[in-house]
Amino acid sequence: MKRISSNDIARLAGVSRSTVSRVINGYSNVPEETYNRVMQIVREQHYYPQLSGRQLSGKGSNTLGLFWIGKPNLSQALFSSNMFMIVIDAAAQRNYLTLADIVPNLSEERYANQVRRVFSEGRIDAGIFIGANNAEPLMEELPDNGYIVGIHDYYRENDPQPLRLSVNYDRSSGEQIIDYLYALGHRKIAILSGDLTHQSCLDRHESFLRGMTKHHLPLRNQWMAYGGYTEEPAYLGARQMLSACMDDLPTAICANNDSAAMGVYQACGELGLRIPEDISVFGTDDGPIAATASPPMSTFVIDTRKLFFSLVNRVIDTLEGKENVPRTEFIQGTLLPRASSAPPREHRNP
Amino acid sequence: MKRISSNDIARLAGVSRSTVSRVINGYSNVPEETYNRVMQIVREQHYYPQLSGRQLSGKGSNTLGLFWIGKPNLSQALFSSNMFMIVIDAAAQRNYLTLADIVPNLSEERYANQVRRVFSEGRIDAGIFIGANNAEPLMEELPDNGYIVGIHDYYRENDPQPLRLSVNYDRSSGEQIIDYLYALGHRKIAILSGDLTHQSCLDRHESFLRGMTKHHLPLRNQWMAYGGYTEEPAYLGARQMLSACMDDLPTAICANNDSAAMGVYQACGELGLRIPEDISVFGTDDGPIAATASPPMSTFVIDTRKLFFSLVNRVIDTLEGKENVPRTEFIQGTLLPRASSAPPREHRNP
DNA sequence: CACTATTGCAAACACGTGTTTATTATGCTA
DNA sequence: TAGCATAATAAACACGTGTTTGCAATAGTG
Repeated sequence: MKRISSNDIARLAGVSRSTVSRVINGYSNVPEETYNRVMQIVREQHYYPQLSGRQLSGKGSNTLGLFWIGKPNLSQALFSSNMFMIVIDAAAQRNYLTLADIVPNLSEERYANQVRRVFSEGRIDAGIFIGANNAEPLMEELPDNGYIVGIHDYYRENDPQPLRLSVNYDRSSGEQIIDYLYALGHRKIAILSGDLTHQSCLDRHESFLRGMTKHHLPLRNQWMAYGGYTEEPAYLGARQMLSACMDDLPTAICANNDSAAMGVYQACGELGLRIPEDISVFGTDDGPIAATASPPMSTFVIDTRKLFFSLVNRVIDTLEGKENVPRTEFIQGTLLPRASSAPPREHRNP
Repeated sequence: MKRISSNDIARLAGVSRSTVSRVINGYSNVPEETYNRVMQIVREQHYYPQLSGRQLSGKGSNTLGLFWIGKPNLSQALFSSNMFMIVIDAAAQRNYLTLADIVPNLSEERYANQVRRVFSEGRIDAGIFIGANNAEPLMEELPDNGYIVGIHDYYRENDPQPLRLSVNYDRSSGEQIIDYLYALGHRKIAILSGDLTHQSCLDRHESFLRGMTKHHLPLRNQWMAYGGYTEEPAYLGARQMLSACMDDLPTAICANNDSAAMGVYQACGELGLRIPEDISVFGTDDGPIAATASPPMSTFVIDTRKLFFSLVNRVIDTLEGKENVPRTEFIQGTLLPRASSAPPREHRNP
């Protein structure tokens, strides 16, 4: 399937190829009559300059790489759906296309090479990374080699590398949730932490702890557990934790995110604990499952759209040579109590 | 940021550029010693041939376009999440990358051009379309111009165009659902249809009608309504239909898909109809919301992964010149009753 | 030894584009 | 009218690759 080239247009218009190029790229020294004749043929033929040629002569690809680090499993996929759409949308609004790639991890050499290859082949001008671990050597190497990377959830204090940008989550989510639960009367609060090698999980965990400390609430080991960030491990973690302290149950449980909170729902269901009558449950993110959960889930809203638009726009700004682009941003969230949280039993009106 | 070229490799290895090319492309007439020397440098330098060069000299881009036709709104996005992941995954398993693009519609010229451009620029070797209407001129034009397209849900009887492939849904879903409901004792069944310009919506609707006819069940207008394929219009359609026949309610209601069924849930909730005690509800698809809905939703499982793997693989087969590639496939599904369906009141044991 | 077949590799070409340089045609001025 | 500035456009080059052609050196054969 032979594609149309600027030579064909030149022939049809009876001019030289360079004139076609000047018309397309809006040079001034081409008279209106010639411009119109060429332009009409360009439109008629649906001619668009071949990317390979453009790129070879020094232009970029106008493409952003979108790297999803992790298995393409369903629960995460569900959560990530919007992320994909939003990144594609954000890029499109700046006239960039998005090349999406799923990479199981970055520590195995072959997968790291998979990423290097996409950059080296010149397929993309910059890369957006979702789900990268916090200490990934590739996130050093790529910008050191001159590639611009935008990383979701990967904060680094005083980063000297100007080609590494990131976007991060509100670091006060935990405190705000604890404040709210404290105000409801909760004093015995359990915390299900995520995978602490991810920045946001660590931030959220520390924020919960700050909230607890602020209100002089006890940080008991039996009310702390690991829950990962998907439903399954959270379910296991919550069930184990709760069944180990049935004689002294917490009155509320805070999960690292909504999916994990769904795991808590399941564990509570199995142990006969009603939400919120027996125990309050809080998620974080306000992802697609929070509102339709039963009961509707109390959570902390993060505007994913705002988050990725910030990242994509700053990456493209950097790419296009804009100066003083902020390299890190924290996206503020808001507390959103729903029916899964209520005052603890002893505080409730009879 | 200067990228490495085969010239650099040639210089480092002390051979000519053409030798580097022969090494990389596995030509036979290069002695082992030279091969090893060159290969080592290629690996050390993380050299990958520039795509633009390769493409310019006649190779493909090894890239599939993934066109999402429709607004990037959330409810659809949720449903589409897996589709994106699955297509990317399927392509990756054949060593293809995926260029994703969101296109609001194909009837507006500027959006059609957006698609034409991606093809013309040589960014992709073939395109996968999700959400294209059933009579889209662009789906004629592209294959007529030599581009391979793989269309989700776009059946055409005896299609003469060899470059147009498609994958479609089980066309007996409605019959199977009606069979099941009939066996439970239901005789008054309502049907919420989707947007009939989409093949699957039409197929499902017709399949429901065949099922009804087969069992000599009445097809009453008051038990038919339009529900779109997202939650909102389905909610509106269901509420209007149900409140218009409160004196003679159907005992079951079948929706075009799970999201629409969620709209039915909502309408029933508002009208005080309990599911399944007062009315049984059926979705179709077994998407991510079906299992966690409350009550868990009866539905008809479509293996989305199988569906898109079939499409992607056949598109790539065609691309790579394989002969006699099946151009249309129907992916069989299975009935999955859950708690949202039960025998109608009069048939229930006391 | 003289000639040929084979091996190993370098040089040359094509691909499509953007840009720079050179060339022709046109209009103006002295 | 001769000379020159300018406008319009053509020719030339560079970019990185795969492949084809050609050339030298080596090995094999009579």
